[in-house]
Amino acid sequence: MLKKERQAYILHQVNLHNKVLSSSLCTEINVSEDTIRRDLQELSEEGKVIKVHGGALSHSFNHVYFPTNGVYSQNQKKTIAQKAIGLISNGMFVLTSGGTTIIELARSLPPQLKATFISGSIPAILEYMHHPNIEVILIGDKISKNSKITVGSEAIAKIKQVKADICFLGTNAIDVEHGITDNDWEVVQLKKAMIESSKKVVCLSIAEKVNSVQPIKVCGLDEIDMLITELPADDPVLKPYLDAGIKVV
Amino acid sequence: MLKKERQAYILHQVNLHNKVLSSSLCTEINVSEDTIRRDLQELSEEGKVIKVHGGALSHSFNHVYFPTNGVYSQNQKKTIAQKAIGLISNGMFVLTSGGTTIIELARSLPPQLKATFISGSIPAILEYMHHPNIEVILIGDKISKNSKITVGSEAIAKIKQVKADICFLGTNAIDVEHGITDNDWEVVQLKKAMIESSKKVVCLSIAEKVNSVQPIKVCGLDEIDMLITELPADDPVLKPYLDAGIKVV
DNA sequence: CAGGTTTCTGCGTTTTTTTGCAGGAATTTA
DNA sequence: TAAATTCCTGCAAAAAAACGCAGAAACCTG
Repeated sequence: MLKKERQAYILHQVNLHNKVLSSSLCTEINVSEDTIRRDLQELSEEGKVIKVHGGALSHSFNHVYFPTNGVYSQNQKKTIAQKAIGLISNGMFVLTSGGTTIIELARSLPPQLKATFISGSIPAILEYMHHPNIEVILIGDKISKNSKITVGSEAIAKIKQVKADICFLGTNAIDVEHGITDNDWEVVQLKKAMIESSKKVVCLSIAEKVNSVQPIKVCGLDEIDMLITELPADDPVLKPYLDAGIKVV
Repeated sequence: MLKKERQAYILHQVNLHNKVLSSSLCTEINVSEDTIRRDLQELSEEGKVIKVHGGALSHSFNHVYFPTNGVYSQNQKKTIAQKAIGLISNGMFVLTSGGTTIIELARSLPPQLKATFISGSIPAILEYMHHPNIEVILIGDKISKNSKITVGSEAIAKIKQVKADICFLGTNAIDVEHGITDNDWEVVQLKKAMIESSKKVVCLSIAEKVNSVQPIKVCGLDEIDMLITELPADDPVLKPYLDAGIKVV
């Protein structure tokens, strides 16, 4: 069998099944694994396939479209993400809501981090999936097209089954008097469940949303443990929250 | 034998078999390998054949095996998707697996269609989410980064709770003797559950995958109701499946 | 047709390509 | 953490290609 022919066959298989194992290829075409590996190497250099440990993947399959930037106040959110990452350590179970701040957190996770992330937010899940070392648990149920998150009693029941080490809430509004508030009834139900199921609750909020109120209450300040904004911890705006016994970072 | 004559013969062989080996040519025509090589060289310079180490290939070879468009066999998949859509009517509960054929189906759904789609495949869910009128139910559990689908006992249990009107399976391999087979154990478990939970099971498969086998068995032919390929229903390749009592579209 | 020129072909040698193998490193998995 | 895969590197053997050359064939051309 000609070399080109062999490579064509491999490419064909990859495109058909989205993945190939070098071990199965080498028995199929009856050549040594080294040869297969070299072929895969070449095809990958030509950009025809994606080489991975043990075989190769089709390129089109792995290419999921990214809504990259254009996010509102992205820099502030990056700052918040960095602070939040400091709270995560290896082996933790992390529960997260949705929202652009959470997405930023997901993108900034250090590649060596080994932890389990649980979420019902599709955009967040997409980001977690690209991470090499984290386990991703998806909360299933009906999808709310508005918020791109799974909502409903099944989702809530599932969340109640877990006991996470830490929970990150992308916050829509936080206020000393009214606590955390939001504007989507179903999302609020989810967040309530997430708070209940976590040992530690961390609010991520850009300063702009601090001291604002939304129609539906998620929880009082007493139920959250930590508040992260892009401001320094001693900023006067945050003083009331410190006084309320919340750790401000 | 004249040079022109020889080259005509070579060209004939290349076009007939899509490839030739210089070694076999030189015994056939009884000339030295150098002569063959020189002929191949000339033919290649004239653009009549593609010279490779050990022989030559026809142009159609390259055309057939190295497609340039983004998604592999996208046109075939579009045809399949169109046929499949004919089976869906308003109000139905539809269970789908993952795979590029399913994605194509998701993209082609008519905007007026009102139905409920249930899946654990992230790429499929992303497509369903963009549809204005369909309800999306997400099967939750651990995410397999390989196949971008939720897998595990929770996912299977959840699938068993539903009774869908129809189930579309993106098929990796189908064969008269071995039925439907696949190469990922966890995905196979899911597909089994999906088959059990549906009144009607429809296999979507490009003709290329028909009569091929993968290591792990999903189900026998008796468990599926319909097979959709891009071929016309009376194509001889599909005859055995018709004979097995499957409705072929 | 004779002589010269060009083209073609095969052979030996050198160079390049391809392939498999052994070992040690790196990565994955239980 | 240990065992098992998989990967990489260098190496050697085999196959194929390239090169130069010389004899043979074909082909002008006067």
